[in-house]
Amino acid sequence: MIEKLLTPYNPLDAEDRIYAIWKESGFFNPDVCIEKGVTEKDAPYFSIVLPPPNVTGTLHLGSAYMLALQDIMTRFARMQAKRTLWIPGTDHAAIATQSKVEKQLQKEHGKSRHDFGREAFLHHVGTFAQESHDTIVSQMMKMGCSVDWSREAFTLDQKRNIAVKTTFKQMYDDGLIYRGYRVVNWDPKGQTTISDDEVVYEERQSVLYTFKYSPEFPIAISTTRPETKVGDTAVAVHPDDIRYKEYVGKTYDLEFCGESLSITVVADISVDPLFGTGALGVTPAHSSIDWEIAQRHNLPQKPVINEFAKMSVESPLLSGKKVLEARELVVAYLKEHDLLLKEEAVTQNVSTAERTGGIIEPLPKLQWFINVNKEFVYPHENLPHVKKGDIVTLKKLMLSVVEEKNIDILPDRFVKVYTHWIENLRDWCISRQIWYGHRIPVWYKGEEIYCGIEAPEGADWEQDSDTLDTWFSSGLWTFSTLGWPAPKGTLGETGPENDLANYHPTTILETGYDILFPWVARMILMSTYLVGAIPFKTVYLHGLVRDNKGQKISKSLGNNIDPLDMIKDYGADAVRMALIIGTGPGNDSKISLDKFKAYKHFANKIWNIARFVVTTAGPKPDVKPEITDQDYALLEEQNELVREITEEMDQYKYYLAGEKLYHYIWHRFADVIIEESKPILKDGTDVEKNSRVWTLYCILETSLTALHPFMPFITEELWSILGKKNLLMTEKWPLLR
RNA sequence: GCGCGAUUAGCUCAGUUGGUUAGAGCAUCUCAUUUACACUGAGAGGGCCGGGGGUUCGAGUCCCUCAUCGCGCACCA
Repeated sequence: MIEKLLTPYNPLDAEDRIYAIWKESGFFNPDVCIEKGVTEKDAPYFSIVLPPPNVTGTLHLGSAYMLALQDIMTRFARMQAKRTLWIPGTDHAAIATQSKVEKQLQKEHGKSRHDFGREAFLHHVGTFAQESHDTIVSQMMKMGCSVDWSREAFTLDQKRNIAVKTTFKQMYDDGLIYRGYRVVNWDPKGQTTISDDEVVYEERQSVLYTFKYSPEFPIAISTTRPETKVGDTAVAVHPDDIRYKEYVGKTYDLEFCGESLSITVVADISVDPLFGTGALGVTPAHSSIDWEIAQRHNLPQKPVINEFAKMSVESPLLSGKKVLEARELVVAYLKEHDLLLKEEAVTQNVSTAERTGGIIEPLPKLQWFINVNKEFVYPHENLPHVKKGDIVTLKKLMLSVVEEKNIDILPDRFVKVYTHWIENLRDWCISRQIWYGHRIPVWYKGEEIYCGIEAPEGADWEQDSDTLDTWFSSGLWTFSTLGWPAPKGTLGETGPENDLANYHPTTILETGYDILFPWVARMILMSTYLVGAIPFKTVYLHGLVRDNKGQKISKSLGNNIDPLDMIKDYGADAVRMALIIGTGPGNDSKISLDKFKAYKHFANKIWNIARFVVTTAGPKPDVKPEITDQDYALLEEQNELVREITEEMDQYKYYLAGEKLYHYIWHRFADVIIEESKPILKDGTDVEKNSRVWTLYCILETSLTALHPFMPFITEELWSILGKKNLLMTEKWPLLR
């Protein structure tokens, strides 16, 4: 064993071997810990779900950072003798995965998903997802993640499918899910609707045209999208605008670009009289604002753009033309007929689809929605600030648990961001016209509709062909992974079937601030509604990992760093430290090779400290010798350090705790304590020598223990070299010994 | 338009509730060293804590204001 110390530390050799030992031990599973007497059955629990990585490929540095943070939390809890559960899993990521596979198939076979058909296409996606999954799992192992693999979940597996269908049915029965015809965000490229928070705004240069529909029409309007104006059914003005008062209520029949339009002038307070001409051409079918105006004034809708972003009008001028082409044609028409009054350059936010980059086309469609404003009677008893029988809405539930501080968000400035977002929340469009995902559990037969977990009895029922937004299933993650909807619910009994009783609410959710809305908010919605509990007590939001220039890491920028390459060059422990240190919650961080290098040196330092203690100081005495005052002081000093870092870790300040340990081990233990030990070991009295040898071992062991959550591999390796029989991963945290 | 964050040494960042002389790592420079470890040690230089104003016995820290950068939301006729 000791011979190993004489050669430099080789992370490549040690890490895989050690991970296999951990996994083999079963201690990632809290049931095994209880069974083998490592953890008390009634110990407090610590539970955390892994934000399931998308099965769209491989993990990046940001994921590695997330894994490192969560593993630190988990290992720290396990060493504090808590019943510790970290649940791993992956996310099917509906649109993201499907569009990736579609691209691949198009490239390799020149075929679209429709050429393959639903079943064959899904088979291809399944294969791709499985490969990505396997890669991700192996990356997690390389990082040292102490997750309970026996409880691994997938957002699209059988159990999660039951959870999804159960949820859908319950919300449907409660009237919280409804089917409605309205303007939605349509992605022509992905051929599906998307929700409001899957829309990304891009600033672009555009032209604002001011014109009249026809010479006889009295009011000029402004728009950046002249091609949609063939779908206008009204012009809206502010009720107090004296310029237009005389026209309000009148209807004009006119010809515009070869289309017959019937335009009614209406007064609506949503119109800003100072913008443009103060008159707004209302296009109910292609703008959600206009749709609402049309609802208020009972105006007809006239769709003029189809799902392929082409004009669907009769007019020979525009029929079948792409919207951009049609725009130019309409502008030419306006010029030709002397109707164009003004052209101004403006910067404008263009809506694009997050996953495909397609320009969003607002279209009226029949879709499924979750009603966030509908009042219902709250059926659960366990929320502290919402009582059974209270009238609530999903929005109110989402707001109250955060406002009442049942859930803490770190850093707390995100509380404001969260509240603001919820307050502006509109109904959540959950249906997608893609194939990869949970199919909507609704069947149709003529006018009849059936919603259920299983298909209805009898012939001629046809299932809705749409699938659900990926966040619908992710929203259930904290409890769908713990046995819901069929938990036994026996508190204190071990085994996965009792997980919901034993491990929910989860202790902490650790994720990126960029998915506060799509994910964290949805989990709060689903958990408070379905389980009657908060999904987690604390939300720790981490920032983005950027390159050393502060740029976002992405494949297109070519600055992508593969965590596996870093692990190969520097070791997983060094990668973890480099990602963790200097990175507080909510702040983006910059990473450079120098940082990885620095912590590789640190690993080497620890290795050599152990070599010095074992070889130069000699073996640890079997019996504790008399300890000198000087050495007591050293031990007490280290104790104080451990107390400090424990407190910091309790406050989630891992970046501080890690740095302090680093500093202590290198610049105190190695540079000072070991240096001053040399003359003592050489020329000291027997009492001094024995005391110092014992003390060096104590300091080393405590250092390894405290450092274990941060650098699990090298500390475990040294622990075994020191001849310890147990695994360091289940050793008690220094303060508990 | 509304809101949030950042601004501290050449670089990356700490700096808890206001409290001695503002810290760390990396980088730079000097010196040491057949050393547990060159993946080393000792030391040095380097800061108007973004600008201005205020509160206070005392401000990097609290308040106001401006500037630059970044982000979120809304608008997007």
